[in-house]
Parts: sequence; structure tokens; C-alpha cells
Amino acid sequence: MTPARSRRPGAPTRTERGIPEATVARLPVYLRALTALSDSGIATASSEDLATAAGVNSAKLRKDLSYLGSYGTRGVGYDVEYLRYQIAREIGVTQDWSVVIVGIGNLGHALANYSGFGTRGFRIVALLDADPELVGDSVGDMVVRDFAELEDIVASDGVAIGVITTPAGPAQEVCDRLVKAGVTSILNFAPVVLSVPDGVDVRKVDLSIELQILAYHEQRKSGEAALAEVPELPAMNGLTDLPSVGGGFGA
Amino acid sequence: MTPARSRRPGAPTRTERGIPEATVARLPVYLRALTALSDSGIATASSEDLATAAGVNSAKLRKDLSYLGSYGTRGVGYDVEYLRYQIAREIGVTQDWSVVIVGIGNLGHALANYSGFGTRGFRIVALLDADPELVGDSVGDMVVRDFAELEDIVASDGVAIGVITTPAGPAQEVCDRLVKAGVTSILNFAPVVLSVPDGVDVRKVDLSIELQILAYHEQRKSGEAALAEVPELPAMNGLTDLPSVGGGFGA
DNA sequence: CCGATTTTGTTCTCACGTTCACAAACTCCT
DNA sequence: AGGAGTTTGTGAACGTGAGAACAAAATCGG
Repeated sequence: MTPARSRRPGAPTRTERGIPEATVARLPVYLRALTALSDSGIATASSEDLATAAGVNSAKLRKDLSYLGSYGTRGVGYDVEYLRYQIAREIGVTQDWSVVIVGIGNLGHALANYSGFGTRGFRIVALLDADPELVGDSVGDMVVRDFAELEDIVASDGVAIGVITTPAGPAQEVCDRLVKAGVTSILNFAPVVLSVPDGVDVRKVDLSIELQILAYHEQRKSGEAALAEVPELPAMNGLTDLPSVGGGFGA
Repeated sequence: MTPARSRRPGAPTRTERGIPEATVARLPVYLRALTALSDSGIATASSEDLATAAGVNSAKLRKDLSYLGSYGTRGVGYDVEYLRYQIAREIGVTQDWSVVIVGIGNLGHALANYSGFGTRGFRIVALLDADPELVGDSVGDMVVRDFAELEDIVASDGVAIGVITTPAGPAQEVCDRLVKAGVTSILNFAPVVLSVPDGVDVRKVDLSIELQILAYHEQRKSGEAALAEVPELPAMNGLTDLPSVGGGFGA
């Protein structure tokens, strides 16, 4: 049942530099699919099986995996555990990453309480907020600490990843402090465009934007009748009465 | 200061069908930038100004806007209010969209409490959960209702958009129910690949994936020393001791 | 009214991403 | 052992997106 691992002498000359960004974004999906298969007791899966589980095309999956190396066996498929390890290693989640969350409002609370964190290669080492009212509160099994402690925490815990769940206003300032303290990857939930120096990665999660994208397609579905209802060139004097669109996850 | 609006007789022959998906995804960002400029009392902005505010290249911004029509004035720039309305109309947020949230756990709570919803073209009409313990609880100014009421609510309020904030387990089932009730756009926070019939749009927000993408780049930054520390081909007998990677926003 | 200046809208080119299609490689059955 | 059947890995074709560059159109100063 377990396939030959085919560690052939002429090693696959692993992709020297640069897995395409689109592929990187899908690797975590494959990882999750593999974990699910593994939990179901499935030891081997074809690219077709995996692709179905991950919700992608099998050719795309094979090409994606080929950037990592040649980890399958022709005529058989992929060893689930083996491939899972390889992808985990490539992503970097075989080691643990320390994470700080800044801004313990509604969303910060939700993320802090999210139990499935530690088991996935990420460890929340601190919850920070600048509001003295919040500092000292306990959230789950952690206590909210003062944002002023940031530098110490980053230095002592080797934090590389920061999560910003503040309102839009202070987000850039928080970001600057994070970067100055040595954080080089930021996950931003605040509805602002953060500017960071080269070498720092920012990823954005924005609920409003997602909903607006859905709204766009939704509008298209309802036939063009809906479009015709809205005047293309409205009288300018009515413009200030518009609902305040835009914005996002602020306080 | 206000430019001529240039409603020339040969109308711009608005893009008949199909704004590129990449452009659609950026329109909400432009909308937000325009709203910010508008709030600052700025009446006119060049593509350069807008691009800076939105964090993109100005050529890209101009090309994106050109898909909507010719709403700028050469030598001058764009009228902020006018362009804001045009983008809002194109996205479809000049009208209100009714939204239901299913799964009132930590995250559902956070979204329900998010006050900046109603002002942005989205109206939460119901919070639903299947857990009898939760039904009847009040969250913000709303009350959690039984998931069984879904069909009635969708029918009476014309709900087109559903947000899934349940754990992974029930997500597909919830999704099926939503679709059957008539929801045609779904924003999914559960860490599963949802399968839906044609004509239904799904967008996914996944914290674990975002963090893992950051981790990948972070690993690359720390020089290749880090890569070398991890064996490329570990002994297979150690594999089951791996931390359980993958998964995501479950209970 | 005209030329200088500004800034848009668009064309062209290149890079990236997706999909097809098939040879290579492996297993299984006779 | 050999042929039939599977499934990977990848080359090639195609489509989409990004960025540079420039002509067209507008303003402004004289």
C-alpha cells in the first residue's frame, strides 16, 4: 500500500528560488486537505483526490506540487503523511511562530479566544492594547498587557508576526511601532492601507471589501434591470445624501 | 476648482460586459480612499493622488477606472464625489443589501457587534444559530434566532448574502441550507472548501491561511540557514509526531 | 487665440498563472 | 517477463494582469 518513496540519486534539484505567489497561497489549502485525509485514515491520494478535496483543478495541483519537488509516485499518487510533512516544511509550520495581537476589541477578542491556534504552528505570546481600561483584563487564559511592553515582548519572545485588530485610526502608528520593534510580517484587519519599509510583509483581511465584491457579482446576477434603475449620471446636488460607503472594520 | 463634468454627446459606451476580476477586487479600495479624501474636504484628486491613497500604481488605477467609463478630466483629475458615486454604483452599494450571519460564536459575535456595517450598504437582518443555548441571547441590539427560521427570514427580507461563522463541521450543511433558501452569495469564515451549485458565489476568509502565507515568507527572510535546519527527507517513523498543521477557524 | 503644461485614457509589451495534453514511470495481472 | 492500465511531472498554448509609454484632451497664462 505504501508506495516506494523514489529517493532517486539524481535529486530533484529543488526549485532554487521562488515558488510562484499563487502557488504559495494554495499550499495551506493543500495542507488542510491532507490533514483531513490523514485524519480519515487515508494513506495515499491521487492528484485527483487531493484536487477535489482542495477545490482546485488537478493539473494545477500537480503543477503546484512540482515546484516543491517530485514527491509523488507515478501510477500511484502521493503518500499523504509524507506530502503533508513536505508542504508543512516548505511553508515553515514545522516550527512554531510567536504572534502578538494588538487591539483587543471585538475582533481581537475573537482571535484571542480562537483555540485552534497553538495546534497549527502559531503561538499567541501577547495580547496588547493601549487602552488602560482593557489592560489587565483576562481573555481566555491570557491577560491583556500594555502596548508599551511591545518592544520587550518582541525581543524576548522572538516575535516575527503581528496581528493588528485596532480601528483604522491608530493602525498605521501601531504598524510603525511593530516594525520598529522588529516584527517583519503583519496581518492587518484594520481598513487602511499600511505603508511599511521593504522587507516587511503585510497581508490584509477586510470584511467590507469581501462583502462589496460579493455585492458586485450579486448585482450582476439580478439581471441588468437593476442597473437601469440606478441613474448613470445623477444630479450632483444629490450626491452628499449617499450612504457613506467605503471604510471598514473601524471601532 | 470643480472641473467640467464632460458629459459629451457620444456617451462613453460603458464597458458592455465584464470588468476584470482583479479590478473588481480593487474597486472597494478605491472607494474607501475616495471616502477618506472626501472626508478631508478634498474635491479633486489626480490618479497619482488616488493611487497613493489606495496603495497601488497610478497606471493600474487609471486602467481600472477606465473599465467603468471615462469619469476623469484630462489635465485636471477626478472629481472625488462624482467618482465615488460611480464606483459605489458599479459595485452596487448605492442600494442596501440584507445579510444574515449564521454561527454566533466568538467571530459571529464580533461581526454582529461591528457597528460600521449599516453605514456601508450592508444591513444585518438576522443572527442565526442552531444551538438552543444561544437562541434568545441578545448581541448588540439584536437577538439570536433559531437557524430553523432561515427560510422565512430570507424570503421576507430578500436576503441575498449569507455569512458563515460556524465551525468547520456544520459549515457545508449550513451552506446547503442557505443556498436552498435562496442565498446566492456566501462569505465563508469556516476552514472548509464549500461546494455550491453554479450561480452561487463563495468568498473565503481564512486566518490560518493568511498566517501560513506570512510564515512562508518569514522563513525565507531568515536566510537559508533555517531551511537547512529542517531535514528534507525525515525518517518516516517520526512523521506522526508532527504538530497538527492545517485546519483553521473551527470551534 | 496659441503654446506650454498637466493629466487622463489607451495601446503595446512582458510577466504571470492556468489549462491541456502527453511522455515517463510505476503497478498489477496474466 | 511483458503488456495493460494508472498517474505523475512537465512542456506548450492560452488567457489574464501589470506596467511603460504616449497620444489626446483639458486648463492656464500671456
